[in-house]
Amino acid sequence: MTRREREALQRKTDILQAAEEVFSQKGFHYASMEEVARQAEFSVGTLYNFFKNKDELYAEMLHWKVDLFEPIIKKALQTGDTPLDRIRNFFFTRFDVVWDNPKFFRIYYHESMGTHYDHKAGFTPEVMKRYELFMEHLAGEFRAGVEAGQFADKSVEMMVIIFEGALHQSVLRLQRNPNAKRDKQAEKDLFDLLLSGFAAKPNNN
Amino acid sequence: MTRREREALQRKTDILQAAEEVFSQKGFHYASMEEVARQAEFSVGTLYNFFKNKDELYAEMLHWKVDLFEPIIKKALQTGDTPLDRIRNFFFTRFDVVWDNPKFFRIYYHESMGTHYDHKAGFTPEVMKRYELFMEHLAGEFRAGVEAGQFADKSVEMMVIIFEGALHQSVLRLQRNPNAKRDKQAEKDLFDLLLSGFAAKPNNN
Amino acid sequence: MTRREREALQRKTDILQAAEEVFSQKGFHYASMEEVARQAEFSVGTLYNFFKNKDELYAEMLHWKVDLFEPIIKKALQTGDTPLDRIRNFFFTRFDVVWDNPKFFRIYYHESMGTHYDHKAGFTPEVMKRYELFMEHLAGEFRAGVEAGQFADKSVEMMVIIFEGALHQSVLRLQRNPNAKRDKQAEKDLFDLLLSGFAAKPNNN
Amino acid sequence: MTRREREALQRKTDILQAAEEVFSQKGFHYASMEEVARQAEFSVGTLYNFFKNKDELYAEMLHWKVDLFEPIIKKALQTGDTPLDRIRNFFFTRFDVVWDNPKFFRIYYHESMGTHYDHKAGFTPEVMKRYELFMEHLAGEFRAGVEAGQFADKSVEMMVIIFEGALHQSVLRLQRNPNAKRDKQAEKDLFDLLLSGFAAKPNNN
DNA sequence: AATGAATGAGGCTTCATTCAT
DNA sequence: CATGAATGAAGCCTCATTCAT
Repeated sequence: MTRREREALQRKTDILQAAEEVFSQKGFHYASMEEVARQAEFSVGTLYNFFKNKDELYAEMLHWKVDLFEPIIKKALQTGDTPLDRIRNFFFTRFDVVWDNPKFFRIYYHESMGTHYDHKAGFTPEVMKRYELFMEHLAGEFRAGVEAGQFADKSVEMMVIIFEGALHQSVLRLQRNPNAKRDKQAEKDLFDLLLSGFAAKPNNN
Repeated sequence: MTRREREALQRKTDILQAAEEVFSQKGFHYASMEEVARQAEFSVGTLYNFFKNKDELYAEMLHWKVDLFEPIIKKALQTGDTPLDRIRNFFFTRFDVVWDNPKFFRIYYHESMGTHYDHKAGFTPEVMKRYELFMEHLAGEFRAGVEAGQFADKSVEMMVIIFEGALHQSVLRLQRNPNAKRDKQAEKDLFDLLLSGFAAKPNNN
Repeated sequence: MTRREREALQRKTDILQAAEEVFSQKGFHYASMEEVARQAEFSVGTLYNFFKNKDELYAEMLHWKVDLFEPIIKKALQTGDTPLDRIRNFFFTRFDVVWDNPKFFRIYYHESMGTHYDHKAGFTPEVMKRYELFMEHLAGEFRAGVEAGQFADKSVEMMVIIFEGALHQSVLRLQRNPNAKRDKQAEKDLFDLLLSGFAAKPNNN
Repeated sequence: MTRREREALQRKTDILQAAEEVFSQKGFHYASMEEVARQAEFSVGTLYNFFKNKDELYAEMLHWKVDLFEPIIKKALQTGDTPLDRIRNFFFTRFDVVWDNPKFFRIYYHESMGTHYDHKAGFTPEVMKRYELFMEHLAGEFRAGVEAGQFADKSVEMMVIIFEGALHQSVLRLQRNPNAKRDKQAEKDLFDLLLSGFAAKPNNN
């Protein structure tokens, strides 16, 4: 990569960062290109040298971030000796990633959890597909865990739903409280509860 | 209530219904007042006789629907002999309500799950407060269940998170698939899995 | 037509008139919608209640004017006892129409004589087709004149070209001189010259 | 001229050629400097080293082409033994020039026939003056022809109008049909008809 | 109360032009 | 001279809101 190309990439990244900042604060519709430009310390026109329009800037910003996280959480799902270990790893790494990128995950949840009204901006089908694939990998681990006797012989799809739901729900909880501090013990408790279930254990005589 | 008042209320409800229809299809920002007016078979001006502005129309529509559901799910959480029964009731009733109002819940999840960018439209703090209260009631039932020996002696806050998360996540799954049909067995399996947990049961030989 | 419809039509016509004024002075590209709105004593938004966009406003304005002229010159081409009479009538009526609508014909010649770069604004193919049809009617009259022995037995297509060319050229000449006054004698001379040709008549001593 | 100067001139000519290409395809307003630069295989900045701005580039391109044609058609108007011969020569040479430069004449007619809305770009008054002068030369030839008994003793200004009008009109006709092929016989017929006029000749018994 | 035309602020986008390298 | 990224003024268009009827 030439120096010129490197610099251009740097500028593009600067704009993406500014976009993340502004979009995460105001949301897509209440953020203006002028605001993103100001945040990036560029003029509006410059944004259009890098991105075709607002929708595309938004979409590229989302992809850029997703691409940063994907390898991290992918690796986490592959690290550990047993399926349970890998899933545990994955679970806590998901929290790591969220806490490392609080701004982005304000947007992420708005986009991925809510239904998609807008077919121009927002996650592309391609990104959604990648998420689905991820969920299948996760399901695969659960399945392996079932076979290994670590997990109960129940629907792995349901496990994925509960697992993801619990994760998202707790992140949403934290996001609603701007003063929330990370509580790793709570994360562990959550994971344990997922494993053990709500029900009181039988005969603990 | 006079005839005049009754008619006015009817017209207002007609507009709210139209708003639900249009907002759920297009989302707040891509829906126009003109579109809502057309759907309601009124003119734009009339909308402004009933609602101060678009934000307020949106907010009132959300409240109107929430007010419809609240007694239903509130009652469900009070119906049953044991905490577990009441929670089970509550769980399935939540699904009932979602399946009875698919349009609204497209919006609901967009609003409640995503973070709130917009302080004008969307759920008001008051509605959020009511939701929180509800969760506390739910937590209360879990607590009662713990004391009654039905639930494990673990954090009831975590149980609420897992419970709500699983519910939301499964609804989101269904919403992403427009051809999805309701599967009550799956709902039951989900509930059972919440109770029993993912982990394989220790050798109960 | 209801009163409301009549008034709407009036307003639309007012806007078209303003558009004619502004476009004829500045040309399509140097005229702004804001300027047309000001001329029409409306706000910009109102223009868009009547016309989808700038291109369409321009096109509709052209059509509106063309539709006003067409019956006049069509009738002229049908008035007179012989083909020569009718063509003479047509010729002078064309001048009448131009002198009655100097503003519009600044645009008209820009659009119709120049080549069309812009496929959105400008004369639509439909209007061009109508012009072509008109030229065929004119050719028909020439043909009739040939058969009647009034015109030389030469290519009527060429006659049409010379006829139209002479007309356009003299109008352009006049348009270039903003102080030009109409000179009906010159128009007659021009017509006579078209009939008699440039060449000296053979010695009819 | 030094090598440096020669090279500079060459580059300037390259840009003018590119400008002709692009402007003739898209028209002044729909062509961008970036497009001209790409066509010229230079960067935009370089264009501004040679031309002050877009308007001037356009004007210089027009002048450059006009300067190329002028000597050719000037010479044609001076070649021939009689006024009629010279005018005939001129007439056909005008067609030669048009057929040799179809691209340019798309612009030429748009600029010269239409009225000038734009006082920055387009033909400068100076070029228009030169055109007028040319028409006066032509008129002079007609006058000489009248005196020589070759032309009828009628207004030479009218003859010029008809002559130029016929020429322009037939070129426009051809430009509207992109598949048109040159038809020299038609050109001759046109010229003959100009001379003889439309009217049937009186009894040549 | 209902209407719907008029309003105009606000946002997106383009592109001629500049200037540091 | 050549480059091409940066600039920002300018223009089109939308749509929530108002108000005279």
